[in-house]
Amino acid sequence: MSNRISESEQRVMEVLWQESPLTSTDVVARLSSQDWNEKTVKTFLNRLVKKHAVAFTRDGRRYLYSPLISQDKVLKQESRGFLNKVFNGDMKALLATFVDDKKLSERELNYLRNLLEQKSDSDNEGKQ
Amino acid sequence: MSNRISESEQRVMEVLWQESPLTSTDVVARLSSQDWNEKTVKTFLNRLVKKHAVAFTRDGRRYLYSPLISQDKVLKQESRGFLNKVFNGDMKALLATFVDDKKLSERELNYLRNLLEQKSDSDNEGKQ
DNA sequence: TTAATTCGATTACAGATGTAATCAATGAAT
DNA sequence: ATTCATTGATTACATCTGTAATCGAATTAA
Repeated sequence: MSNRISESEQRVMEVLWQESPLTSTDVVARLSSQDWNEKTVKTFLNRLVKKHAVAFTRDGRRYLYSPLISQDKVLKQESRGFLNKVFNGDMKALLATFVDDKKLSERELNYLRNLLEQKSDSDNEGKQ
Repeated sequence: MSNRISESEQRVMEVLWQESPLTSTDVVARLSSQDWNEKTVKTFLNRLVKKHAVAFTRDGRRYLYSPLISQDKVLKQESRGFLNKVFNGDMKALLATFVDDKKLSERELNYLRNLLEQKSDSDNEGKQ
């Protein structure tokens, strides 16, 4: 079993990132829009525990689940995977494709510019 | 068999997007850096044909392979899918994650800055 | 002209993933 | 107490993917 979080597993993680700890029943309820059988969700929870992505504590005969890894970490992992798979690791190509997208609004462009400025600042601070 | 192009299959497509038609031997040669057995590459070519992503014509007893789908189409499809799947369609969150990633070099940041400038320019030109 | 080589086609097989069903223990209801 | 329901654990199984090996036909080399 790889420790990579699959797409479905990530849907489950998102629930726990929003609120935790939760029982499996809670998680199932919060995923009702996904139209998954309760057994299916429990399988995902189990696999996430085996992958050390989720921890649990006993509460009587039920478990209370909590995330063990941060959403940020998973997003970065997924992003890196995507970059390698689709753009063969070519970050410039990826950025070009996304930034060129007509749906990027002026507000989003400004947001990005600010991000870049902050990024430069923090880079320079860390420099000697 | 789904018609989705897997990561390895995309590596093969990239070769054909660069130059086609090619024999399987050519493709294998151009993928030597991938350290794949020749049989493995041929399996990928076969699967791509079954997925209607690659066409072939007979040339004596061998085949000449050509791409049937464009790189642009695949990149856009994959990008849109990824944006929705991982970032729930939130482009800002996606770009923030990539920009925040330590692996973004200063060169890539500059590239992105230039992209943003050009984007602003072309936006203004298109405005009336 | 027989043997070796080379293609594509078919088959193999393990791990990941989606999607549950079944089992076993335990707690709740009667 | 015995039965029923619930919960986590285990098992199931098909598809996708990575990674080839083998088979059969055709071709080239000896």
